Amino acid sequence: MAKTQHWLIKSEPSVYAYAQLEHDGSTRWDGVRNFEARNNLRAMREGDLCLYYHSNEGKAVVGVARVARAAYQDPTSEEDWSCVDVAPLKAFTEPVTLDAIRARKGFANLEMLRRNRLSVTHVTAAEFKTFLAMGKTEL
DNA sequence: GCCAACGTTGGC
DNA sequence: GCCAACGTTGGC
Repeated sequence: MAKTQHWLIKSEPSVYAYAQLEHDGSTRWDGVRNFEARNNLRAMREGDLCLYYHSNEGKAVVGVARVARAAYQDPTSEEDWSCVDVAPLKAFTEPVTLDAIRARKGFANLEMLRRNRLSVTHVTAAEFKTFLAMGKTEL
């Protein structure tokens, strides 16, 4: 059994909010058109955990999703892009705002801060644990 | 293979 | 709605 990896995925809540994911039960995470984000999608394995970040509005991590299906050809493109399926796992008791993330010591190397325009970033196990604590949430 | 132009993302 | 950052594209 491969070790679970952790990721952070971004979505504008006006486009697809976490509540929508909970409503739908699962969704295809498609439309990614950035090579680095694509590589991250391809590194995902079923069962990996994703922090779900609301960009633009909210600007906070609001929950955890689980990779329900590893990377496959993105059906919304004829070209070589990938998508995964994700399912909701647990909403955070308290959203973890961007301000709080920035203020947090130990998050200096957080990829989503360093590469703020990348929509799919890697999160270390330690960072993930910290996020859960900040969100007052246990899985 | 360089670099300017362009498009997209995301914070403010 | 604006603008900065930055990845991508295309001309040379």
